[in-house]
Amino acid sequence: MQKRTLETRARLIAVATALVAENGYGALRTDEVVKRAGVAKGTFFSHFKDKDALMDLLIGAGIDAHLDQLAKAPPPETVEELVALQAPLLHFMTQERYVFDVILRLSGAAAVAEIGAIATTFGRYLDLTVHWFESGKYRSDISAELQADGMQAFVTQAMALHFCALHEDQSMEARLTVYLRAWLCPGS
Amino acid sequence: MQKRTLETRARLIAVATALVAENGYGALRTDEVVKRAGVAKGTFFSHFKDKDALMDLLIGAGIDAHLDQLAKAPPPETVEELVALQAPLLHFMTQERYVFDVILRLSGAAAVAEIGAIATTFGRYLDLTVHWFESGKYRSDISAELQADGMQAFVTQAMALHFCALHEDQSMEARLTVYLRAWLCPGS
DNA sequence: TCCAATAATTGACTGCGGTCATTTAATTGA
DNA sequence: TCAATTAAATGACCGCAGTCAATTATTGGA
Repeated sequence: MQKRTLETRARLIAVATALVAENGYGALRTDEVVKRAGVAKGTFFSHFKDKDALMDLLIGAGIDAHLDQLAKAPPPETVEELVALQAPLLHFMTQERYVFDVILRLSGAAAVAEIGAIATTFGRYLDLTVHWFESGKYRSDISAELQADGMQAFVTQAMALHFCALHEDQSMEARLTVYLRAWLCPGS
Repeated sequence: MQKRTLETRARLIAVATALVAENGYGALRTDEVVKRAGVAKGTFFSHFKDKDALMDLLIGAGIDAHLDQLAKAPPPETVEELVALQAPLLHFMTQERYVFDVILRLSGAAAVAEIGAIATTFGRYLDLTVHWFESGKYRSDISAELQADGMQAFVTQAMALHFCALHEDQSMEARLTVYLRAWLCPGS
């Protein structure tokens, strides 16, 4: 790999980041990226398999930054803390419908070989939350892994309903709190 | 609305249905639909807002047919029955990655005014399953609505992981069974 | 230093979804 | 029956992601 490659790639990412900051993720056009970066269309696609691959990087970095915060904090001891701690991440992932769609599409890699940034962050997310449940503060009848897995299902559901006109009565946090209480503290 | 309108619309849907039968949902091209139907490109888009709107109809009809089966069956009394009963629907929704993506995108309407076929079926699905839980065979500490809502979250999670290379060890049914046991029969 | 061999870049081109001013057909009222 | 009005259909055109044969830059060996 040549130095030139890294420079071009870095420029493409820098330009894309700037454009996202200006107009959001959904408004990003590859044409605009290559124009500002001063390269040809084809160059973009020799650096990124497709537009999703670039989005994977950009959004993945955003998720990772939020996970850094989660990793710093002490394990949440109540459902309320659990929700409050994750709220910034949820808001990041639902800032635009387009962002949420990309995340859903890329959070599970179709092939082991093509695990991208977002899929990696989801693995990290799971590891992190498994750790929270290993303390045994929540359910003891099922494994920490299953508790974490289930939480992810409810987080996804809460985010999806956020974009649903029929469910605008409740906030994402309120909905998630109800879900997690039922999931993590059954019978109480 | 003229008779001609209904005929054209019916022909477009018939052609699309046939093309899907031949090559699957993801391979459908609007150009091919209009060519076979003998109409112009613009005609297609005066009948359907976009390609998704046609897919909404076709896939929504498929889901509805499966729900008809669910509605006929007696309420499942165990988690195993619950999973077995829903299995055909899950396989329909995951027959193609493209189909699953469309369903995720359209299962929640962005505005009340634009509730489509798939969003409607999801409402029906929820009503149907709420009914199952109203018998009180599962959890009594939370409402039937919440039980149904949670099941939908786990069903979605199980389907999503079906497309994930890292989770190919388990079948969708097996994964869902584990989830639902933990969700519907905690502590046992 | 020069010459392959390889890596990176180019931009015209394609595929496909979606638009819109214009044309054609159906409907209604006099 | 014949305008006038409204509804439907048309197809050239656009936006934008993604491709690929041709070109240019880099590198490593003689």
